[in-house]
Amino acid sequence: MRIGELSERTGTPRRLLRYYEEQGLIKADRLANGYRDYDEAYVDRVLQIRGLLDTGLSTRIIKQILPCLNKPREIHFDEATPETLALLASERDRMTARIRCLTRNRDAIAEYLEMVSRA
Amino acid sequence: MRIGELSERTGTPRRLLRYYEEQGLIKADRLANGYRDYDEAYVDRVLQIRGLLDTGLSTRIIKQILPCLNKPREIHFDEATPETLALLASERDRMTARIRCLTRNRDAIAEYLEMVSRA
DNA sequence: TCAAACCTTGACATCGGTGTGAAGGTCAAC
DNA sequence: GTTGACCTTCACACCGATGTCAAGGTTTGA
Ligand SMILES: [Zn+2]
Ligand SMILES: [Zn+2]
Ligand SMILES: [Zn+2]
Ligand SMILES: [Zn+2]
Repeated sequence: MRIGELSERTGTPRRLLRYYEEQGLIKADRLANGYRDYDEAYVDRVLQIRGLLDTGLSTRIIKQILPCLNKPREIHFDEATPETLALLASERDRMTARIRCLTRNRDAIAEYLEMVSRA
Repeated sequence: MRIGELSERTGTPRRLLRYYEEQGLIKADRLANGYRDYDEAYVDRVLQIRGLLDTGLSTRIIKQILPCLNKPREIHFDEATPETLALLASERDRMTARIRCLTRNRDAIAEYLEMVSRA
């Protein structure tokens, strides 16, 4: 699929798809005429990237953790350096903190809304 | 407490404390000489703001939801307009989506790290 | 009295994610 | 052939969060 369809199916401006590629998050094949050519799997992948960006992760971090997210059941030895593993552990902990913060505050909002709806 | 102590106790640059005030997230009393004077409770409040910012919420949204987070057990009638309630519900749902995304991806990272540590 | 450590406001810069548009190539339909 | 819809790269702009610095006032202590 070309960039237009991927853009449409993910709700992502073409500009950003090119930006994510520039940042190394996605990689497109090229057709004979130079057009980008995306595999079907990129729909999910782009949505995943968008979701992670929305939760506060940077493209730099996403780039580092993405390979492990996609195929978590196999070790990527090229990335299994102590530094990368430390980064992954640190990111895992930061995400846990984010989840706690989000959950607590979302529950407070929900509680407030319920109270208002009862009044 | 003055801005320096609040900065130190929350790990937040003074610059940002003034910025949060400018955005209406916090409000400081003033001493006779013009210095900002913060109540003890601002330590938690600033940490809460920082946490929410880290999870991808903007200062504008945080400003809207903060009053309901702090005293969720009472209705703030001045803010209980249909628009504000709709925003709160929408934000609650977005936060739920963020939590799901973060949880799924964090679990994948954790799973990967466990596998590596076993190998 | 002077220095150091605070504080003030204001301006300007940086950085990442994003918007927008120019200038031009490709392709399908008419 | 021409038109319109797609694609390319490139550049410039914008916005929110943050860094940095200047110029100056206040307080505390040598
Ligand atoms: Zn990996
Ligand atoms: Zn929090
Ligand atoms: Zn409220
Ligand atoms: Zn996700």
